[in-house]
Amino acid sequence: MNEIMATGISVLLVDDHPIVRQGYRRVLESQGDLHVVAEADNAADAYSAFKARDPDVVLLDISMPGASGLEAIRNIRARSPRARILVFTMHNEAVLVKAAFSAGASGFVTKSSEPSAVVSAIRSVARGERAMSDDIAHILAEDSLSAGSALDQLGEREIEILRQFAGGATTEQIATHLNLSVKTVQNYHYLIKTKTGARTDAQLVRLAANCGLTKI
Amino acid sequence: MNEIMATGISVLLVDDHPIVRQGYRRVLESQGDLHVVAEADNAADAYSAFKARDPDVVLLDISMPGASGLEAIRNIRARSPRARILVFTMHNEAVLVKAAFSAGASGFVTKSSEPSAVVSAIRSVARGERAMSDDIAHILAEDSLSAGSALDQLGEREIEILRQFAGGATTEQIATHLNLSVKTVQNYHYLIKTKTGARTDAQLVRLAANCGLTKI
DNA sequence: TCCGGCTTGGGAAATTTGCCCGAGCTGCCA
DNA sequence: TGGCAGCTCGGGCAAATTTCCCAAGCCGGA
Repeated sequence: MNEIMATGISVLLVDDHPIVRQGYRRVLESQGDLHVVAEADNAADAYSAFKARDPDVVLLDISMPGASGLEAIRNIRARSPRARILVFTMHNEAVLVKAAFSAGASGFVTKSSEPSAVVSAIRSVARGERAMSDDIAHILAEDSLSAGSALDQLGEREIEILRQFAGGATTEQIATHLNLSVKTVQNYHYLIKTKTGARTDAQLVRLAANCGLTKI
Repeated sequence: MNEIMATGISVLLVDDHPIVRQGYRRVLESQGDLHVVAEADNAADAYSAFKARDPDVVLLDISMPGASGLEAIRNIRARSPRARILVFTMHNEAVLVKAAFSAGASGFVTKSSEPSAVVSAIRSVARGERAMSDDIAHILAEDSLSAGSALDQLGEREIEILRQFAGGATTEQIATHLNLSVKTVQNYHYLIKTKTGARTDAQLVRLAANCGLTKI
């Protein structure tokens, strides 16, 4: 790879929406120095593609169905600690950003960013630098000042379950997606309610929406 | 517009993520007959752009921040009943699909669809046909076997109870506010779910929010 | 090494849901 | 004038879920 594209940056594109991938591909390749060498629409394929192609940068949407995108980050980093992973998603909750960085991401940009910002973030992480879009920096800055949001008390699994629940998924659907027993999902549901102080499922949905975890 | 592009289809692109818009633009324009004549990232701009450019098709992501995308559909259709609106989002709940169609959408495709399916859906709605992706058709078909209709099937009391519930009130609180027994409120709750086709409380909250019944 | 927190689930009582029912009202239409 | 239809209100009861409490494995930090 390095011999072939000594002057370019090879990119692995991971997103579960085909047209979104196709859009990225065209945007990135129009830059000249960016080359999309593989695509994946789930965490498992992303890992396989990473092993096969060893790209300079992984552009990863962590809000994929099934296994957590954070899991994918950890898997890739476990195999290759030098991997540069740029998380690219529409979620902009501080807890998610921090979780991504602590899982080993090199950068975090939101889909609200200008394409030019995404492209320059790719170049930054390819150079080994840390990168984040302006809105993310702003959110992290605010977060570090104020006492955290209600979501800060939640663990990674709890956040994922809350996201799927607030998105309208049933308990069984969540259990299937995450390979958990229904009972465990119910327990998480209860735990999330007590931790956040929500007395009602509706309050939980509103909380998730207010924290940017789900769009309505 | 029609004189200039007699053989093509003019498209207004509405999505709140710049890079997603840019990706769509490139995918669509590579088709030859599709021309993106304007973009917007919110409902208000979408309406202005529609008035200014009178596109053949509006490709609209209804999950935008701020004003509901359904509102945007209604606004555009109110001004120009001949407008062709193709909803393009990652949500695939039956209630949302039905709400979009009853708001005046001509088609509904999910972001999980292949780009070619989206492109052919655009051509279909431009010809005045109705279009939906396979997964949406599947969901609607399943839904139509058992379910009732949308929100306007609800009586006054049901609407009021849904509003309070989606606002975060507990069953007891609603019962107290409305001077009803808890059992009656529970029965309404159940009735509302069956009438709207919502399988989950969370879906009910999203439905209420999407219909402007509650603000989040 | 031990402690604390996360993750995963079992158990059991309390509560809610799902779906059936009837009854009182209103309005409408023949 | 009768009758039908639809909304409102609630009881009943089995099935499901929620609410807690508990335990065990795992992992990272002190």
